[in-house]
Amino acid sequence: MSALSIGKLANAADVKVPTIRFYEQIGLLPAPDRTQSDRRTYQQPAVRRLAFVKHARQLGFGIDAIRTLLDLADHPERACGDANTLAEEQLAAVEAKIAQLDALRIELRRMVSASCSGPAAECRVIDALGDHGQCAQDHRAPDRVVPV
Amino acid sequence: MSALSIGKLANAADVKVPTIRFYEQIGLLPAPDRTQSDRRTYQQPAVRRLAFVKHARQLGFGIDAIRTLLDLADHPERACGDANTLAEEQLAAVEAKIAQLDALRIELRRMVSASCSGPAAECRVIDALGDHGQCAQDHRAPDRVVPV
DNA sequence: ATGCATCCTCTAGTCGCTAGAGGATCAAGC
DNA sequence: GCTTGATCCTCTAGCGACTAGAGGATGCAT
Repeated sequence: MSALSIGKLANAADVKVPTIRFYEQIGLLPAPDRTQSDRRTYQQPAVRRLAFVKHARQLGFGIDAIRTLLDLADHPERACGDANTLAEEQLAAVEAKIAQLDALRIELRRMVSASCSGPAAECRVIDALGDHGQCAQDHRAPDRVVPV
Repeated sequence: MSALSIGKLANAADVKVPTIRFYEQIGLLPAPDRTQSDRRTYQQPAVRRLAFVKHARQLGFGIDAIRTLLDLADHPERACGDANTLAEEQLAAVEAKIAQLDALRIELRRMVSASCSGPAAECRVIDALGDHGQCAQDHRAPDRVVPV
C-alpha cells in the first residue's frame, strides 16, 4: 500500500533523488527492495530515516557522525553518551566558526565602509588586501578556510 | 640577488609549497622563471602577490573573485567598482552564514542542554534529530550546508 | 501507439587544496 | 670527492557531500 518510489521518497523528505542514491551508496541508508524492473521501492520508515539524516546534515553533522547517530537511533537500549558527545563537538565547531566569521565580518565591513569610487590605485579594498598589517583583528582561519 | 626558491617563497608568505604550485596551475599566479634544472625562481614581488592571495582567501573570497581582485591590483588606473562589489557580496555572504550558524547554535544548545545519561530511547539529541517540529528556529541551510 | 516523466547505472565535475609516488638535484658536512 | 638529507620536479588521486550529465530502460496517461 505505502510503497514509495525514489521520487516520492525524495518529495516526502525534501531531498533530491540523486542524494538518496548517494546515501545508499555510502551505506547511510539501507538498500531498499526492488521491483521486477529494478526500481527501488521504499516503505514508510524510510521517510523518517531520511528526514533524520537531512535534519542532522542541516545542523552540520558530518556523514560519519550521522552514521553513529543513526546507529543509536536504531538501538534505543544503548546509552546515548556518544550522541551527547557528538552534539557537543558539533556545537563547539559551530561556535568556533561563528567566532571566525565574526572576525571576517568586521574586517570586510571596514573595507566596504570606505567605499571608494576612484581608480583601483586608491581602492580601500585592494589596499587592505595587499597589506595585512591594516587588519585590526585576527581573522586567520584556524584549520580550513571558510567556503562562504 | 633576491631570487627565491619555491620553499623560500612559501615560507615568506606562510603558504604551503604545493599550494603555490596549485595557484600557478590554475593561473592565479604567473609561471615564474626556472633554473637550468627546472626549479622555479621567484622575485620579490611574488611575495606580495602571494600574500595578497592568502589574505583574500582568509577573508573567504573564492578563486574567481581573487582573480578579479588581482587584476584590479595589477591595473591601478582602472575604476575599482568591481572590488567594492565583490567585497560587499562577500560581506553579505559572511553575514548570511553567520545568521545560519547562529540558528544552528541555538538548536544545538537546546539539544545539548538537556544532556541525558540514560538509554538512547530517551535521548534528547536523537529525539530532536528525528523530529524537526521541535525546532524553535528555522535553521535550514539556504544553499549549501555548513561544512563545519 | 505515442510521448513524456521517471527510473536505472556509471562517470566526471565541483572547491581548494593535500598527500603520495617516483625520481632529480642541491647544499652541507666529512 | 662522497654521502646524506633536504628540497625540488611532475603526475595522479583523494577529501566531503554531493551534483550533473550520458545513455538507456521503464511506467503511465492519452
